[in-house]
Amino acid sequence: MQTSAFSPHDHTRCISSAISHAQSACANRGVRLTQVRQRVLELVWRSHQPIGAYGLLASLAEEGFNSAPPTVYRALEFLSEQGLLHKLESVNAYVGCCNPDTPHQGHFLLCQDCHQAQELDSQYITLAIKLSADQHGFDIQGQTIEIVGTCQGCLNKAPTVEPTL
Amino acid sequence: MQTSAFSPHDHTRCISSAISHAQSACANRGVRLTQVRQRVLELVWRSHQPIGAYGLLASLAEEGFNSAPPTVYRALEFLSEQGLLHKLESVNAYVGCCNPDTPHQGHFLLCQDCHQAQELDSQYITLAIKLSADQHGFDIQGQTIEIVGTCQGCLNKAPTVEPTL
DNA sequence: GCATGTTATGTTATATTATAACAATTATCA
DNA sequence: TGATAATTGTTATAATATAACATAACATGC
Repeated sequence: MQTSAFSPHDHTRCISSAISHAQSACANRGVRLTQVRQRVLELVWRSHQPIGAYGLLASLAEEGFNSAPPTVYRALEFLSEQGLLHKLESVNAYVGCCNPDTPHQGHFLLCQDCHQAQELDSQYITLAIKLSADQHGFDIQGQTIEIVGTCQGCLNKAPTVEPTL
Repeated sequence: MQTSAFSPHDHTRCISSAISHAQSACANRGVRLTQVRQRVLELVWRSHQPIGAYGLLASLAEEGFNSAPPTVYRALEFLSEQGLLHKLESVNAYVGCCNPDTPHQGHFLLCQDCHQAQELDSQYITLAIKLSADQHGFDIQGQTIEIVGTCQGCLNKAPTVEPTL
């Protein structure tokens, strides 16, 4: 994914590539991308804006799927195990993974204004964390890296001076 | 704080220094460290293990404090605003801040085994994040950095080979 | 095919975490 | 001391997540 979540782009390509990737990855691994699971993945990919479990549940309900919480949490758990999405802990919401080929835990920029999430792929962050952990003799098993703030687009949109009332 | 949360240390000193610091900081700022607020801070500091809001609530109840959820959430909000504690988003729990003099958002190592949290102070992590954000023209306003894994002590404790059954 | 084990889904209930809204009280200070 | 603001009390409820057990679908060896 070369395009940024924060910039305008042909998002239908994000969706279709995510889904076709998921299909082949699951096939290769001998795990089943069932209807609900695929639909949840599609719903998560509707935008780069993290969506909560109960938001997904509502969409599933509209579409006639079974819609008790366990349905969506199970799908989310499966998709997360398969590295197809990430949970953003600071907002209790989920986004599609932009780089599902290599197992990793996402590093994110989260815009407070447009609510889009941009996954990072910074070796510097990874390295800096590894270094700190090593200094403490700490064995890393997972990580939650979420940077909240304002994206470039929203900074440009925002008035530089407060409008007079 | 030179000692590590993961190593044995005289924890009574952590507590008393945290409290006396909080008292003078609040006095200087003209904000009130009321009974509940101070007690919540003490409870959070009982250990380096993050504690949840309802855990705190239970302790407060035992001590005869009023104990409806808003009580503890308000205290947590106040203490957080004053930079006296951090919330660990990945576990919905709270720990005392080890360096409340300079406003910051904590970076943490979280041991899955002993459940202690160690706050980091790594310029490398801070810098790497700043760098990534700058590359995206992103203005940072907050961050959640939580590394989960196994601390040195627990790695040493753990058997290197699975015990035979 | 079909018995069997395994995986996935359905269903009900409930646990856990957090906030809204408004009333009562306490501190502050002119 | 009386007006104001800050804090706390109280009740209700929202939002997020899981437990536990029943049923259904799939896969595989025979």
